[in-house]
Amino acid sequence: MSLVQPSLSSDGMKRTFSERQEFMTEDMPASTHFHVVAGGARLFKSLPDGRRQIIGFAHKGDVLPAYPCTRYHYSAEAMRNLQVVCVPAPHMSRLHETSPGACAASLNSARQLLVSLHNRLLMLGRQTARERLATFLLGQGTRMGPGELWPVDPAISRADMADFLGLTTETVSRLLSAFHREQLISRERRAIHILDPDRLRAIVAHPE
Amino acid sequence: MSLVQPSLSSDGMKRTFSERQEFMTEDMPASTHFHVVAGGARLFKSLPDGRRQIIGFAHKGDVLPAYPCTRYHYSAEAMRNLQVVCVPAPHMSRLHETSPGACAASLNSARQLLVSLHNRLLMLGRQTARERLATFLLGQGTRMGPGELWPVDPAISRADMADFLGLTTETVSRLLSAFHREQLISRERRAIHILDPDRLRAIVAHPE
DNA sequence: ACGGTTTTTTAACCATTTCTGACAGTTTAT
DNA sequence: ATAAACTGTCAGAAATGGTTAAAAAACCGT
Repeated sequence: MSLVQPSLSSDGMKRTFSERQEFMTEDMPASTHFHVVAGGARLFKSLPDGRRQIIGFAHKGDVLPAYPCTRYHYSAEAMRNLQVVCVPAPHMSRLHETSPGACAASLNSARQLLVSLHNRLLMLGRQTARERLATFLLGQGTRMGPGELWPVDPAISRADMADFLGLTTETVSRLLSAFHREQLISRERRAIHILDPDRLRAIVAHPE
Repeated sequence: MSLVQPSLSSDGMKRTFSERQEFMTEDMPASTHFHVVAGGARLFKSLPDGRRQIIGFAHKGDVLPAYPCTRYHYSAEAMRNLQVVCVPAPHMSRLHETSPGACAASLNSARQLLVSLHNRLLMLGRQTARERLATFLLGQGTRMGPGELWPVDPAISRADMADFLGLTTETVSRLLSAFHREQLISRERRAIHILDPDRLRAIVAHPE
C-alpha cells in the first residue's frame, strides 16, 4: 500500500497476529505505526449498523501510520498470519524531524496513496458494478507480477470484494459467474485466475 | 483542503483564472504546485464517456500538489475568480530537502487529506443518497463557521453536488426538496441554509 | 471420511436511483 | 424588451443492483 521503509524494521517491537484478529480499531488511541513484515491485513471503516467499507489491503512492506489524530480512524484485521513491527509515534516523529529523507519517503508514500484513493473515489462514485469488479481483478492481478496467470489472493473473500467495491456479495458472485461464462476468468475452488486481461481492460475503459 | 503554508506565497508566479477555466488537466505534465490565494476550485476526474467525479473543492490556503508522477492525475477548474501562486516542483522538492519543517507540514497536510478521503470512500461505497447529502450539507456548513446559519457555497451547483456525491442532479434536487419539506434546510434562489443541524446529523448516524 | 458450519452461488422478486422528457425560473445575449 | 440558453424541478418508465431465500460447494474438526 505505501512505500517500503526498511530502516523501520530494525527497531520497534515485533508482534504477530492470527487470522481475523483485529489489531487496530477506530476508537483506539493512535500511539504506534505498524510496519507490515509478513502476511496481510484488511483496513476498513464501519457504520453503526454494520455496513463496512474496506479502505484497502496492506501487504509486506506497507506502513499503517498513526495519522495526526488522537485516535485511529479505521480498523485493521489480520489476513492469514500477520507480522508487524510497532513503531511508537514519538519515535517516528523524531525520525522525521532529524532525517529529511525519512520524512520525504513518508510524504511520497502518502501521496501515492492519495492518487490511488482518488481513483477509488471515481470508481465508487461513477463506475458500474461490472466496471468496478474488472478494475479490481486487474489491480489484484498486477500485484502478483506478470506471467503468473494473474491470480487473486484467495484470502480475499467475496464479502471482502463486496466491501471493497461498495457492492453486495451476491452481486460480486453474479458478476464473477458472468465473467466466467465470458471466458474472462477461470475459477477453481476459491482461486481466481485472469484469462483475458485485455478484454477486462476494455470493460474498464468503455462500458457496454 | 490541505493545511496552510504561508511561506509559499512569498515567491513563485501569481496567476489568475476566471470562472470555469480549467487550469490543470489530467494529461498535463505535473511541473508546478498550485497554492490557492483567493477564490475556489473544483477538483475532478472524468471517464472517457463524460462521467465525472469531484474529488474535492480547494479554497484559500489549500495547496494542490504536483504528485510524484509525471502528469497530474486529476483536473481542476476555477470557481468564481481564482488566484493561485504557482510553485515549481523542483523548488518545492528543494525546500522539502532542506527544511524538515516544510516537509513535515506537507506530510501532515497529505495525511489530513487521507483521513477525509477514507471517510468519503465509506460515504460513496456504503451510504444512501439521503445520508450522503446530509453529510455533504453538514460538511459545507462547518466550513463557514458556526453562528452564520450554515450556508452552502452558492458557486456549487446541483451538478457539482451530484458529481461530488456520486448521484444525479435529479436525485440531489429531489432530496433537497424533501429536506426542505422536513424543515431541515431553507432555500432561496441558489442559496441553501441549514436550519436543523441536529436532525441532519441524526440522518447521517442512523438512517430510517 | 463424516457431519456440521460457513461461504458461495443461483434465482425470483423488489426498490432505489437513474434515465428521459417536459416545464418553469433565471440569467445572458440580441 | 424579447429571445436564447442555462439551471433546477418534477413525474413517469426503465434498470441496475439490492433483498430474500434456498441450494450447492467448500471448509474444518474429529
